[in-house]
Amino acid sequence: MTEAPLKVPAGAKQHLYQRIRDDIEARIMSGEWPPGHRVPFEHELMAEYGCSRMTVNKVLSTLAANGLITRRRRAGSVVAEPSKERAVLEIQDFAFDAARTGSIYRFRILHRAVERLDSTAAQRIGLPAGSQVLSVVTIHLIDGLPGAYEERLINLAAVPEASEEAFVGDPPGTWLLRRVPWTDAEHIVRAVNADRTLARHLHLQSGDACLVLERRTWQAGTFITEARITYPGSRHHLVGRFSPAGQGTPTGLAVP
Amino acid sequence: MTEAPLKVPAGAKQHLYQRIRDDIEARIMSGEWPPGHRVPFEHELMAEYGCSRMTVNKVLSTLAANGLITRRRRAGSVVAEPSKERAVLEIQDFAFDAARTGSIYRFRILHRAVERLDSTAAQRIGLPAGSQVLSVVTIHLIDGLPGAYEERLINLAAVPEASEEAFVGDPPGTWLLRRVPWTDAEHIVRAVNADRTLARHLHLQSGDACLVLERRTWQAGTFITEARITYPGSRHHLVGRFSPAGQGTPTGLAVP
DNA sequence: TCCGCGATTATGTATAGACAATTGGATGCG
DNA sequence: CGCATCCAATTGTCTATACATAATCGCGGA
Repeated sequence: MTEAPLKVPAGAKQHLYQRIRDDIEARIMSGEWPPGHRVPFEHELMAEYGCSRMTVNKVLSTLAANGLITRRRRAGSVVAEPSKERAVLEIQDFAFDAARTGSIYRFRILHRAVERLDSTAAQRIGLPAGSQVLSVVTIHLIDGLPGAYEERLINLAAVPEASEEAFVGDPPGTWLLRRVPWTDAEHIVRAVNADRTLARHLHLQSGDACLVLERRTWQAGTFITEARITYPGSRHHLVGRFSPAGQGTPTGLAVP
Repeated sequence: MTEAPLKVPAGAKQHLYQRIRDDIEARIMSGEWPPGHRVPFEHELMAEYGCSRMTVNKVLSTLAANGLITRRRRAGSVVAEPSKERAVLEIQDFAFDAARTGSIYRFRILHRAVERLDSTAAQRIGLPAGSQVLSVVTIHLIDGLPGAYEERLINLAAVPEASEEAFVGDPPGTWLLRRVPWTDAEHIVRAVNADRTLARHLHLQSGDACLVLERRTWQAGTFITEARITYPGSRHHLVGRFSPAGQGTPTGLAVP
């Protein structure tokens, strides 16, 4: 009972914390411990690995923070939902990304108008039809070349000061992010063929594949903004990196 | 200097850990500490909050794990880049997703062979050229219609039993996931125009936009598998949902 | 001047112990 | 038997300490 851990992968000279975590994760991911299965108590793991409670506590707390297990006082810990693959996509700021790669970033506002929501858009974002929104179309230029075409709607009820903003220094996305932190976001990624308008603005052939990222953000339940950003598929892609059980920083990078 | 923290939000009867974390997060999010700004050293925070090093260490480690700060030995911690939007895409199992929507899922293996890595693939995945891999091409059918075209490489050094697997019950992805839990993954999402082969298999016109998801997974540093899954852009998209503040489990959903 | 190397400093990991908070189960009372 | 109460098990947070590890800084020698 007070035995060494079962699975010690070949080159197991990692840190104790990592080893315990790998063991438990492996058992959960492999299905050996199905959802609902009770994870050993902290004092049991202490005995099994011959370590202090702080160490196993850190492991289990991290697993809980990552959604792999659920913990309850007195009742112990149980395995939560099974292994869905989760990829973290980090969507960078255009200007930041350009600075990082030594490129020059500029943008041009193609259209800017206060409009009223039509019914399809209203349904999509969950506001009443006819609500006032600011509609902004922006083209993002990296070293003078079009890098993305952005169509954005901003809820003027939530961000009234946007109606008087000309977006000369920062593009709408950056401006908004600084003004209104969001608490929830929904993303959709699609592939489309460029139509004539897109092709013209992105310097593509009509029909070329483009990556479309749609993002809708809310703050505490109120809709803030919807952005549809179209990237030339040939020149850009999204990159994500993920370690399932988390402590490993889900680092990532996205060419915006 | 050994003073109480500056910002104590109104009802500050939380735990010390949470209070320190909220303080630092607030200063980062508000821009008071811009990217690159040096976060106080652990011993400085100890003095400021009058607590032990373990407590501030846990705060800073968590912030680092969440990507808010970057830590380096001897140099200290600095505020990481702001305004990265991180979207969590959850990539579901085909069969699971089909069951959820009441569709019938089937798959067909188009190609299956033990091969040796050519140099470009070897470089991409970080194995020596010439390593033995199993190459499998699968077509996924939803209600009889092609839903995705999958090209997969499996590292036979890591999963030798794959060489004798015919994949009759489960498609390669599901089979692998059950056998070998992964600990790291890298994802790339792109848009491409369908070539003739893709068009034929996915019932598309040549040139139609397709969404390509490339995933490479590792377990404890050893490469497991690479999958390139191509979806008809018109019929499928990826959906993600995310709450930024970290602790809250990022939930999401993806139509595979 | 430049390079290598050690000293210093900050973080990374781990220990042992302590007390608080929550809650499932046992106990005892009406 | 039903219900309130107490107890004990388990997790949550924190302290104080120790040693390992990495990296910068500055010193000394070539």
